[in-house]
Amino acid sequence: MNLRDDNSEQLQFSIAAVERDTGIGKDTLRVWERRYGFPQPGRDNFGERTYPLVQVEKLRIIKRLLDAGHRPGQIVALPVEELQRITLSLVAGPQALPRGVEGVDHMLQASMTMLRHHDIDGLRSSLHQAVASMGVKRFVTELLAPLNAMVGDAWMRAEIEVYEEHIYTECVTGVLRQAIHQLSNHTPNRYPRVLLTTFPQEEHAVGLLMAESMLMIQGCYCLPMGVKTPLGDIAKAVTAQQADVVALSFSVSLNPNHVLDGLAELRQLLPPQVEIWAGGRAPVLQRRPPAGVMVISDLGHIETQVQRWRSRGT
Amino acid sequence: MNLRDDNSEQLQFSIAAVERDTGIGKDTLRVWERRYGFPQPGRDNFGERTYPLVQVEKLRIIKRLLDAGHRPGQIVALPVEELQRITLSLVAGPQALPRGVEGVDHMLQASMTMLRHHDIDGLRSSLHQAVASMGVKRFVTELLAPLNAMVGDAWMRAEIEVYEEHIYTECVTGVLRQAIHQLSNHTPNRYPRVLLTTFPQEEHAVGLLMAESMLMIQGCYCLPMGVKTPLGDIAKAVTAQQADVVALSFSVSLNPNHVLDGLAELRQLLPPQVEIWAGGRAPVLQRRPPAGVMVISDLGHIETQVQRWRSRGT
DNA sequence: TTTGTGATATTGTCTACGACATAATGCTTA
DNA sequence: TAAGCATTATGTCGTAGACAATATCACAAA
Repeated sequence: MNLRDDNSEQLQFSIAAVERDTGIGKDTLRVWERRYGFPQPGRDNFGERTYPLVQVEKLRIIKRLLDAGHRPGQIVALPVEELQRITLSLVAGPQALPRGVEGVDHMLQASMTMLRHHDIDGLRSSLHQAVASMGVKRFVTELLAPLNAMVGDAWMRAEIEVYEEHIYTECVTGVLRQAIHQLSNHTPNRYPRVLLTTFPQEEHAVGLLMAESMLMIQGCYCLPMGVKTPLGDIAKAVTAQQADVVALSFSVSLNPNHVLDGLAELRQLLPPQVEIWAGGRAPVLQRRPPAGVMVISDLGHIETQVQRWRSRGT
Repeated sequence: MNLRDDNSEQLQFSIAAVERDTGIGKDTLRVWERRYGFPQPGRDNFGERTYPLVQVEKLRIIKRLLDAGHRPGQIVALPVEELQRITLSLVAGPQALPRGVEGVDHMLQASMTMLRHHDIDGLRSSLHQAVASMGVKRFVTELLAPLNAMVGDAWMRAEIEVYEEHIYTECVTGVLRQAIHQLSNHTPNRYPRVLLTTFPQEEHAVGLLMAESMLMIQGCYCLPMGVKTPLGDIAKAVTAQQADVVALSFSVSLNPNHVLDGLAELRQLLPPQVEIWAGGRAPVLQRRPPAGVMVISDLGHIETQVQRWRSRGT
């Protein structure tokens, strides 16, 4: 179905192709057209929408602004130039990061430069070396966390491409996996037993890996389960594996209500003595911390939480 | 956005939740209801469909049978027992795997047993040991590929839970990453330069990792980009990184039209001298191999393809 | 028996627009 | 300033009909 119209010969895309490329649902695309007058696709011989490439690109910009907190009614009808202006002014402000440990600052800049110049091998080996010289803990908290923030901001401002972000993520994943592997610890009966995963809407795994490495340092037993585990299955796994803690990671762009409702629901599914630790950059965690859940705002706090768990009367 | 009804608390699912859990589109769900009388969801106070858990489970079985080649009209209206009968008769047949190297057969069984008994540590260390003793190439082709098939079949027959599959995947991922890391090769100017990723609909990364390890053995230069890369960004990355080959992995459950459309589109986006290698268990690749794409039906063939690429006149 | 051709049936996805629950925002009042 | 209420904004779901792309089957010809 719709073969001829979603290729580059005419640079025309079918509505399904646009949904795939932008992440904006078909229903939404049609309703925007009706309400805001954009996008305004042409029609093929069968009366079906055909989106020119320009409009798809504009939709991508819009999607980014939505993730950054803008609302459709404000921006969908705007011309591209205006959108780009907004995009630039977005994060340009504070640049929150550096209470700079000196060498780290330089390394952050160097990493960004290598990423922009597509020097993946350089980036990878420099990260590996950083793990070796700084130790995993400092590597994660002092280098990787701020670096992720920088890449996230750059992405917001459309300074890096999607594919560059993919490459970066893959590179970091590899380094972290390797670090975790080297931390492996075969002492029997390590506690707490921590199950790591994300909600079904959340695809980002890097936060999970950072948490896992921090937990491994503390000598916890880790049960990584990858991303997107249905709530019921988290509960089943907790029972089967006798986990003490469920650690969840939430990235910025998650729908706040999905997060809160999911956490409330999971809390009900789990036995009360099993703790839920929620981390990540999702703003809602700070704003309305949900009941029965430990919010971990900073990777460094994992250490504190583990100590608290161990010293509590069980 | 229908949150409360998409879990097990009420055992009722919204149409969006069903789409997410089964992979069957909303349109399709509605049209099946109209045509075949199944599913037959109830309605909530707002007139919206609510699918009871039983029907969702039946839909999952149906989805599996569709992936196996059955047609909706034949099976959607059938009672569950009948579907299960068909399911069982499905995979029971050929069991393609064993031209059994002796020890491997035993190891397959042992791995399945450990998985079923939730002995993750045992599974992980036994896999690590297998890599060491068999070498990466034999490990991937002789052990991991059939093991994946067995787990996939068990999944088909609903013999393992979602969370068990997550745990298995995570475990295999870790082992493969470690193997790949050990294969790393800093010789400059390795060829071909292979970009590895999947289409936006495809989330499974294990196939990609298996391919990457096979390519590393051959001394190729690998550019892993994780999963779900938009087509346009694949093309951009190819240009930026001067890749010679794009390697893609497709799992069973992918929509055949998406696969074919996507491959055709990608073919047009890429310069003609850049090859596309498509692998994985998606049936459509065998049935209707698309033009301008190398279909790699077996991991072992990667070796052949690399040799072909190297010996071609460029 | 095998291969090719055409008619027929099947199936997923598109079209249209209205409806409405759930945010987010603005306005009022204590 | 903060809290409560009214209003707008927004995504998703509802209906049903249409049709291209594919699969299937019957039948003719080599």
